[in-house]
Amino acid sequence: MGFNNQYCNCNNCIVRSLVFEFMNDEMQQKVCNSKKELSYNRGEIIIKEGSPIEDFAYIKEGLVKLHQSKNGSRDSIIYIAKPFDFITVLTVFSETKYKYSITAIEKTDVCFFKLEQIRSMALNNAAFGFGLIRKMSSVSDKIINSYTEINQKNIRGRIAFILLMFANDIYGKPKFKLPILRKELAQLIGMTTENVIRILSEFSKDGIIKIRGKEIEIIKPEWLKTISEKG
Amino acid sequence: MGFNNQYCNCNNCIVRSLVFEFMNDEMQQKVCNSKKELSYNRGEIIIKEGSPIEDFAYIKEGLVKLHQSKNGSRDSIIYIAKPFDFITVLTVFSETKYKYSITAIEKTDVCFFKLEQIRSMALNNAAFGFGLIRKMSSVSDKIINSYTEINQKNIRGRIAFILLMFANDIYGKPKFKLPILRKELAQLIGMTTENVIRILSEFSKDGIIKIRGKEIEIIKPEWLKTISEKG
DNA sequence: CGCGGCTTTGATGTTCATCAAGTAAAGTGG
DNA sequence: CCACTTTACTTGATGAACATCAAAGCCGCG
Repeated sequence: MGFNNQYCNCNNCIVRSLVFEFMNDEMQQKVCNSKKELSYNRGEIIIKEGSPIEDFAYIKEGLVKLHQSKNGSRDSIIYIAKPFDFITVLTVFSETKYKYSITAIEKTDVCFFKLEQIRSMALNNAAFGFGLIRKMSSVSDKIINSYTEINQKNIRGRIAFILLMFANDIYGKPKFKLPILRKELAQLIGMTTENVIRILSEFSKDGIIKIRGKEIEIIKPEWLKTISEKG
Repeated sequence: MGFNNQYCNCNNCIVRSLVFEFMNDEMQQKVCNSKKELSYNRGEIIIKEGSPIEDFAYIKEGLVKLHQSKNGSRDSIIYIAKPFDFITVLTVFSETKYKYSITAIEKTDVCFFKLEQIRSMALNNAAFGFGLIRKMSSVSDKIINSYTEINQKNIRGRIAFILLMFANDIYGKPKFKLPILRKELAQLIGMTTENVIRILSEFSKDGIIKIRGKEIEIIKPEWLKTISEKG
């Protein structure tokens, strides 16, 4: 977990337009000075379920998973979050403890702001607050949608859906390196590892996808789309 | 669907403190004059999936279901919303068309505000906007939590969970009249009607609950709790 | 090389959906 | 109010989908 807080560089931050869209210079300066920027490797926990909410976290770069462990037993993944997602947006204003863990699944840079500061800014600057509202709306929408979509499908449909999600929404190309284990895929779609593998091999045998380890290439996206919708 | 917009009576509204907490008198007057209050009976559709989002709806009294019909085929229920839930809070600022339908499951009074007005108020009054943020946070939190909870359980666990939800969260007492059909219960927990009935009879035979038609009484809440958690 | 985590395949079992059929309850029109 | 229809509820029998268990191959890493 690298530390990287040399000097206030929010002016050059690529996510500036999103986070700071509605901030005046003075606010920006203040926030920038108190922010903390950390870098995580795959598997490192960014936020732990049950810990108190004190920060407002924002993914600058990388990929994380929102997950929950049910009575210490099996883990289930709720969502894969990309840059520009406010990952703590959900619980942050309604609860005092995190209900989900957030763990990096690739090298990820996260920017932490003091929650109190964001809070007071929202209270003092309506435009900024409204920006937050829109973001929150959009993030919870995405989570609820992906969750409900996945849930109404059978295992084939679920896997087709997830493969398309990685190709279209996350990587924007048909060939990509799957950033998660088969086991995590299983946790994401609520099935067992074995069955995830079985269906992947099946898709591969049918020429719908090509697999080499974590490399996945979608050969027939239309087929996957059909399977995802019919499933 | 009754109409009930005689004069501006928001001052006496029981939900006033929640919706109008951060509004000044002038704003309140303006909003109050343009609001629409409607009454729905069981089964009446309040908001239809796919229709444009123009209003901001608030449940004053009653009970509604958020549901989605997947390619015209089977319907699935996402959430049961109580008074004080901002039912349109989720999609309202991120999308232009509703992704869910909202239907009354008991006699329900809903207050509609013009979305544009709420929007401009949020932009002009930071305290009001912040109130919205908190509400939104809390509603999406509840939905995501109930959804993830249900999903990690087997059928017995799901039914135990839902029965406890009705008893504790919705009615606040162990004996209540189930406001939904067996079929809707099934749609809510993602199972078939037949199996919902089977498990309910089973619980009844085991003396955990008593059933007479829609009347349900929870006899052994601790058992249900255990089943819900272990399931 | 050899160890441990990840992946893969096969055999078996359980859970739940589907199909079928019948009973109860709730509307509906005369 | 009663015959009639429709919708909701219930139970049983069967089958399909998926989980579990077991075992072996793979692959990166000390």
